Amino acid sequence: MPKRVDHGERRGEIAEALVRVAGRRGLHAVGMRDVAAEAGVSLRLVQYYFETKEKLLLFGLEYLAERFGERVAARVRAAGPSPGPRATVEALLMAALPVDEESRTFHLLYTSYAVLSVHDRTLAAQPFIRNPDAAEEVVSELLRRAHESDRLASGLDPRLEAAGLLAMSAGLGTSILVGQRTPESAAEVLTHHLDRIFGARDGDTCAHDTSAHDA
Amino acid sequence: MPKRVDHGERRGEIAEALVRVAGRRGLHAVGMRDVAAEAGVSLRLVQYYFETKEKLLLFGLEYLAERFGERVAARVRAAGPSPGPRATVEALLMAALPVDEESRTFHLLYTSYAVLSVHDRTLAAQPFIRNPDAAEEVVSELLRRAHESDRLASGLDPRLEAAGLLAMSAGLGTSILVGQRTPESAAEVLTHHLDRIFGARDGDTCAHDTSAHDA
DNA sequence: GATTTCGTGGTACGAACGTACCATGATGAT
DNA sequence: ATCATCATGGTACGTTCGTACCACGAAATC
Repeated sequence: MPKRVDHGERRGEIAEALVRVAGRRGLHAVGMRDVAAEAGVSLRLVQYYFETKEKLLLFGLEYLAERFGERVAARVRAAGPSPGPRATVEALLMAALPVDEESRTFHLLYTSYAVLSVHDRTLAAQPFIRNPDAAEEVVSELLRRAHESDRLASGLDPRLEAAGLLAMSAGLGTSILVGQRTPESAAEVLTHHLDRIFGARDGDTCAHDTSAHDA
Repeated sequence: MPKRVDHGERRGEIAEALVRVAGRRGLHAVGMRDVAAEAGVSLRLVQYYFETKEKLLLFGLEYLAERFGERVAARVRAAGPSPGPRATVEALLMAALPVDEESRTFHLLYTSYAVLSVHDRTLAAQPFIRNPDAAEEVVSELLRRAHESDRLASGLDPRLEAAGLLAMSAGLGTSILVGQRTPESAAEVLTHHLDRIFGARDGDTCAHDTSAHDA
């Protein structure tokens, strides 16, 4: 046999090219030729490693979700050794906010895929719809743990609060994306809401400044 | 002069056709010919009333926002005569959730436009980006009024709470849209959050049942 | 050394899309 | 009655896109 190329690696490079060009020009404006040019390969090669555009897009979504999952996990780990529930949740949600180019791209493409999935059965069946469910499970569990150690505000349903928290975070992310809100004001809204969910009394590794508190 | 047709009315009909077909097949899959067929006119007529596709899409967005604004306003009015702040806010947010076909379409298309606006300067300059700002102003003002009449939970910043509330509502809407959450569970999350913002003690014209309260 | 198979390139084809062009009733002003 | 003008239809053009087809070099197996 000839050259023996690692298909997985090559597919990853092409998928990354897809994500880059889609983040730059929008997913709707991305064609096979654009991806090929961005990856520095010929159109034929993109066809070779992904038979069809649909499969390329599907793999791109996988790739995107995986990369972003790693990012969030890294940010949570960076929150310090054995952080409290509050710090963990805060790191999780803050890492998901579109503040830099990478997270902006993720938010944009994820939303694009979500919109497409409404009328595309193949996309709708993709696990990216289970990803938020997993996140909700994690946050819910963290809140439950905080509740048991009595670090939660009184009478809160961890499951409902987790759902609300994630929805708010996603909504704030979209607001940032379209330029309606600055990352700072979004973070402020989120922090205040966390203050109310948790007692807002414990330090808990978290450090948000009380200065500069206006609109 | 000949026939004299009301351009505004005709443009409205075509825009409605655009919204219908876009809601059915997705905004990305809509072409001039589809809109023409849906409106029951020739392709040439769509060109005649909207010179270009871009202008058609722009007008479609206007049309969409206007229609939905009216819908929300109607729902708020239907909340009863001189409703309290809680009932008003609740009616507002609940009316925005994608529970029926009309609101589903609105959410879907609004999100589609938002995604497009990230890389389209003309769309980004459109007033639909100011619409959420207006909503935030309204909710913020309602919360402020509730705060002054002491019907708000202690120590809440109306502006921040309004922002968080709308972001959560939007996020929940997206969750419903992609099928991750049922309208009922989303409403439950929203209601609980409202319970915590308001004292959860006043009847305030609102009636949410305390039965059937599980997942 | 011959051959089979993998990786790669170039290119062509058919479809769809937005837009432009040309034509033609119908109607109100002159 | 004539004519300019509005509304409308049909259609053709150029482009772009996804996909299919054909060709060739290189390397590992026999």
